[in-house]
Amino acid sequence: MRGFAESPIEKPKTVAEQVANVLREAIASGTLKAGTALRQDELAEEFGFSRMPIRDALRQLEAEGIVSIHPTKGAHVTRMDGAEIGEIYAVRELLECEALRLSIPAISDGKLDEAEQALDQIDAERNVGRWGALNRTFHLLLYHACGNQRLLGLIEAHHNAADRYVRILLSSLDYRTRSQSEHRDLLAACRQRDGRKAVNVLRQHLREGSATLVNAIEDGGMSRRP
Amino acid sequence: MRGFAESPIEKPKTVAEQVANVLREAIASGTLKAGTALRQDELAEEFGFSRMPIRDALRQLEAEGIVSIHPTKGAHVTRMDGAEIGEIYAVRELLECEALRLSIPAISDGKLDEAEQALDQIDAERNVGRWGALNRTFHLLLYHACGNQRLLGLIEAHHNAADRYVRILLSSLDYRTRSQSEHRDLLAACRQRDGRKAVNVLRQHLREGSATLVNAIEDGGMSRRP
DNA sequence: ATTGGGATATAAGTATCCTCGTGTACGAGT
DNA sequence: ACTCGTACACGAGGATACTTATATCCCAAT
Repeated sequence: MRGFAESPIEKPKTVAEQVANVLREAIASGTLKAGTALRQDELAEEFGFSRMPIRDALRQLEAEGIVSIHPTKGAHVTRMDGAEIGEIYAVRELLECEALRLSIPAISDGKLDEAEQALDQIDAERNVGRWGALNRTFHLLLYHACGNQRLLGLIEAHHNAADRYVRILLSSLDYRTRSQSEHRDLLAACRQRDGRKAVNVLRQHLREGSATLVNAIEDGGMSRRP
Repeated sequence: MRGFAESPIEKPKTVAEQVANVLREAIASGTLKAGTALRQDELAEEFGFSRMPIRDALRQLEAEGIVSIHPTKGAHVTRMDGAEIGEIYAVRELLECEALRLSIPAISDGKLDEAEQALDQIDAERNVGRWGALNRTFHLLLYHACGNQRLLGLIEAHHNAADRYVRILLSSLDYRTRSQSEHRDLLAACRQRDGRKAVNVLRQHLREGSATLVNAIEDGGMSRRP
């Protein structure tokens, strides 16, 4: 879009950022389960860095709501119950519906094509771990033209926060089929530039996701104490 | 509610938190102006602590959007232009209207009385610095019963982010008069439990605030480079 | 059984040192 | 006079080693 020298030159990556990325993915993928203690010296040794950048990473993840830090008790992977998931989805509904509403009049056909490709990739993808990312990509592409960076940032943050739970949803073939069908409907409404319909489909999509997830967590025992 | 010894026993306060609070207030009050470099060793010496808790504090403020951290360039007080203020207000409108809508059916008369007291205090208060806090208190009291902690958290964060700019607004007698009149209308609608009206008043209130502020910043030169 | 220490583990905080990217200022070459 | 390159200073990121404070758990004395 903007560059001639393309992307590779960006701002330097700090160790803290890299550590945060690894931890974020580990938490999202379920490698680090809810409630796990994240001890700084342990992580420091494991990653081969000092405590300083590890603390920075943990702070960052705390801001994202993925990790909870209590003074003297340290950092733990945030444990979420059904109520919290419900809250996140309520906020997502609010934010994403608004972003979609704003985006639709401005969205380019190119972006819609990209979104469609993301859907096709989801259908084709066999690696469970990739579905979460593709799902997010699809949604964010639709909101991209909303013109409010802060709104987009919040949406992304809430995707991150719920990611590891969403992946539980996506691992069910049944849910994935239903979800994909809703995605196609949503995309169709976007292509027609029918904002009202698109928003309604999205709202329904998120509410179903929320209900399914809250159920799974409540009686699946995801939130049991160890 | 829960205690016998009241509040003082809560979780221990870390140095980082205290530093963050002081810095947040200094930025909100305008003591630290937009663009100011926040050098860690300087702050460390000034506060009489080491760099570690100062870094933690800066990270936290970064998460709140008050401070921007660039690797190798360090931390600076976030500089906002009219567009960013507009974005914040757009998000506030979205979040706060929803919170109010959810809150109204559940809000207690006691909270409404408290909110009214906050308004009276604003009228009585002579200290400019207190208006911001009272203004926030009033708004948050109305949303308190919305039942979504995360939503409340986001609202508070956005108050923080825009605080130092809102204070510019509030320092104008003209705006304050108008704002208070809108606040009274809003409260009245809440007392009648008229959700639609209350939300409309709030929306209008925020839009006026946004427009006034964006104007003030665009031609007031608040966002000039140093 | 209850209380009241220790002992241990871990987070928080301190102090110092090193490396490296960035900006600036000065001097050489044209 | 203008550009370019180098030298140098500064500050952030990071490493390392040490101290302090706060839990928690276990055991011993009452």
